[in-house]
Amino acid sequence: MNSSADEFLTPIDSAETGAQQIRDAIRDAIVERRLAPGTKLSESDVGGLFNVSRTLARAALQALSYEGLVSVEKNRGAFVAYPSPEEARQIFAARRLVEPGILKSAAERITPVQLRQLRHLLLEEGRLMGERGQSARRAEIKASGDFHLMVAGISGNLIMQRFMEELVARSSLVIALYGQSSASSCGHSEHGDIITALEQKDIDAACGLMLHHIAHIEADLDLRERKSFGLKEAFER
Amino acid sequence: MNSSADEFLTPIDSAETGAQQIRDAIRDAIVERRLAPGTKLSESDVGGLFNVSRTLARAALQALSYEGLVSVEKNRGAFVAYPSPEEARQIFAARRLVEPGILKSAAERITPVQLRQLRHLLLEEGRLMGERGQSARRAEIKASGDFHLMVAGISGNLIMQRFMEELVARSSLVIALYGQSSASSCGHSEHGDIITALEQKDIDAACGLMLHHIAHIEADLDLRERKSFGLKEAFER
DNA sequence: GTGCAAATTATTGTATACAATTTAGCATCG
DNA sequence: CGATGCTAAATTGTATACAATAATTTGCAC
Repeated sequence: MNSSADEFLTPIDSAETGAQQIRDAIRDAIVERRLAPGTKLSESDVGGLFNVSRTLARAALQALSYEGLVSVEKNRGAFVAYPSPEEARQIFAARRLVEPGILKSAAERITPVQLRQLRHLLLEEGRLMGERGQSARRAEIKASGDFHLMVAGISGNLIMQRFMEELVARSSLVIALYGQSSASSCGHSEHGDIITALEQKDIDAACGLMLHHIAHIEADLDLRERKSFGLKEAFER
Repeated sequence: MNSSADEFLTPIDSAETGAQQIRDAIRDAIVERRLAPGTKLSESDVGGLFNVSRTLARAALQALSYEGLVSVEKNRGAFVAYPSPEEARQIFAARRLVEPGILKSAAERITPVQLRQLRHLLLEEGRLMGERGQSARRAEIKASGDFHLMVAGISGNLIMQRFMEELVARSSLVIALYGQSSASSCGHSEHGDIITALEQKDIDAACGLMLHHIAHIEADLDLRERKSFGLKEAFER
């Protein structure tokens, strides 16, 4: 059909189906803490909010449930995931398990350009740390996760990258729930240390720093059981 | 209240929602090679096959796409995943990356009862290896995967367990596509060696054996490009 | 006969309608 | 006054109908 060579420069595969857009929007809202854990996500409400039918809303919620960000209960509805302390520990155990290996793969393939991109991300992260306010803190959490995601991307393994996306998103949820200090997501200097180790091709040091970094984040959590979920003060929309 | 199991030919009476049952059925069919990679899974056909509407069929296919067993292409349809050689390598790279860590966690928690269960599974696996025929070979592949899944289950980390389920399923697809000898899925003795190492609490040895085992499986693959069916898809990309 | 192009067909994308299940409120009874 | 059973509202589960998009076929011109 399109025998013209002008077409392939515009691979608009980002024309994703509606459900995927809604899924991304809700995921961002969850990760950025605009949606509190435990919030009920009624299909009708979601659909109405995005001006689509329940069909798409349902598909989006279903997708999010596969990522562990939403828990759907049969005949009961969908809720923003409310990870238990045990679940939180497992999420970070998973990260300790996979991130050193991912970092090792990344270190073996990283290019100078990618190192510069990492530095750039770090700079952005630092800038956000300087600012104050809710939105800055949210962006800070996001930037902190993006560092790990970029490392996963550099590793070149799409499967691990996807898995890390899930882990980082769920980590944000955990941090939102159990994080104590606003510094919980930072580890800013630790990110920098890891980059430095990468620049020096010191893979073992980088992996050690990564492990320490993850442990540091987890140590800043208060993983006591919270049983009284406060009513939806989350509806401050 | 659930004594209504008299629907003819429709055992759709379990706790799971219909879409989940269909998803499981198709997944089993894929993993057991009853559905060849690249097979088109039309929503109407799937729905008709299970006597449900397209809605449920679509949900099941969507779910399988999140597991990487089915690839749905916008406005084109769903197909049994046809992993490329590169994808296959990434799958096994991921397994090499995570399985030692999972095994380590499992070794630290394993109980005598669980060790016996592993031995039992091994026995079953060996019995299937002795038999001949397609169905035996299929069951053998499945049993081989079940060993790894049981280890993941023993590790106690639900997230890693879920991830391993995905990796094992996709591995079966890869083996079905690129496996050369019927021994590709075996590694039967290697499973036994790993169990022995576990019994002796020799974690490092067990991890080493696991790495070797995975490498062995991968080495038995013939990861050359196959463009046999790729009429449409060859032109697409 | 070959190549392009428009119409046709088939399949997916989305919305709406109906059924089943759960939750809540209320009335009744102990 | 409290507990219990029933009715009603709301929400999810599923099916069907319609719209949009891609594949196929057919027809026409060269």
